[in-house]
Amino acid sequence: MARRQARFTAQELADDPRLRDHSSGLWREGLGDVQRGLLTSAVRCFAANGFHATTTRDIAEGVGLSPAALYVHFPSKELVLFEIVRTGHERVLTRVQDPSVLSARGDGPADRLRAVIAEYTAWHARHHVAARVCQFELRGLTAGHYDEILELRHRTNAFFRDTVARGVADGSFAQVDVKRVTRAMLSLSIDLVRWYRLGGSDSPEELGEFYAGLALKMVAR
Amino acid sequence: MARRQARFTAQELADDPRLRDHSSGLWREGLGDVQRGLLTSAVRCFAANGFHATTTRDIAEGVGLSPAALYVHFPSKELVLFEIVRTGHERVLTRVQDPSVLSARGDGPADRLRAVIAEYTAWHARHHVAARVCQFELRGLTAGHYDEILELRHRTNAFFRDTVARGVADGSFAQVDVKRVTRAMLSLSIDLVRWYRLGGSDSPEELGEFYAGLALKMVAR
DNA sequence: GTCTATAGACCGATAGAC
DNA sequence: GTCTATCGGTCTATAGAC
Repeated sequence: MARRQARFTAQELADDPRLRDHSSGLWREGLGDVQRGLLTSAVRCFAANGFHATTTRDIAEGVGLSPAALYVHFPSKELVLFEIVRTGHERVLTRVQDPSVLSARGDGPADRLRAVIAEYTAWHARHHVAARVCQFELRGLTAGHYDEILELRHRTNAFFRDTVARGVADGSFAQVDVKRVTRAMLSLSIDLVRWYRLGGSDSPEELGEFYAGLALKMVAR
Repeated sequence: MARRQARFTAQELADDPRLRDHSSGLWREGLGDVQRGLLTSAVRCFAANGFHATTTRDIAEGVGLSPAALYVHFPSKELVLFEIVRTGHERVLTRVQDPSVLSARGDGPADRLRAVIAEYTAWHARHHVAARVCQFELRGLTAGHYDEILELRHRTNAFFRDTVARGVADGSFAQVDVKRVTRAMLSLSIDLVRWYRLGGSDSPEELGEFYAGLALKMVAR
């Protein structure tokens, strides 16, 4: 008995309502249909079973191909993971920095904080399966790819810290510990990928509003 | 090239300050010294590389034994993981339900909420390496063992929900959504195992107090 | 209780036909 | 671009000596 026990086949994963999210529309421009299909299949497999417990056969079966076909579209299993993780990190960072998101509710620090936390939270909920891979499968990356992702994460964290710091500086917020409070806000949005399911009592947007409200309570004067 | 790239040897892991925590004193009574040593080594390996990327050789090397020696002390690699995860879940649940913890600051709902959140948070910080395994390696368990752990988690969640609900019922807290708010509080304590390190700017107790304060802000009238 | 050696099974990636 | 077949390597777990 030399291997894994609690695995799920690609077919089971495709039918599992707990693995339903909006990630199939996430991938970069310029990728072919087969590549996108493989990424979507890989996301489900990695999220359900983990990177190391997922085989190239599992991923390929999810789109009805043989294991060898994967290597026509991606040079390695690790690069499938990297493509998923990089795309996810880039997409969410672009989204929260989008001017239309940033200023949707006004230009005061509280408006901005509310907007970016609601957006960041809703994004993780909408894409909770892909986001789970982005948050919890980074150990499958090579050292070089891991460093690239870390850079994106640092930029994201700095953006949120700055948003909090501005409200503290101009007196809109209380004199909180910016680093600690920002980390707590991001923890809420990140941890939801562990338990969130689409089709439950909270829509991504409702949860975003709720967590934005909690974030404002954390900095209330 | 049929295997992993970014792994760390047991010796590297033993010297890594990011993997220093208080888990070596965590194990059940009745276990021998070698068993405890193997569990401590396994915790470091699982936390750093993940369950599936960790080999029985890695675990055994951490205590200077050959790979075969592990099977004298544990019947399988999965049961090493189960012992770690079950012990962690039992220990933290026992701790937050301890009467001396519960009533340390008084018997009002706010006192109790502050006490249990501070304790739950500090426990996860003190044992952040083992806690990472408890939170993020559940997929390595067999279906039966996974269900046992889920039962412990449900009891823990119910305990915290009840603590919040009492304060809402007697008017100590605002009329919040108990389920959502409780989940947010636990998310803070759980997500810290992703980034927390001992020896940094926050001690486990300081972080516990800080998160207890945030929890009270979430339910403030 | 520890070791060396290895059985038995599986996986990532490649070769080569079509 | 997809397939079948398979290589080379690695893993969990066991056998058997000490």
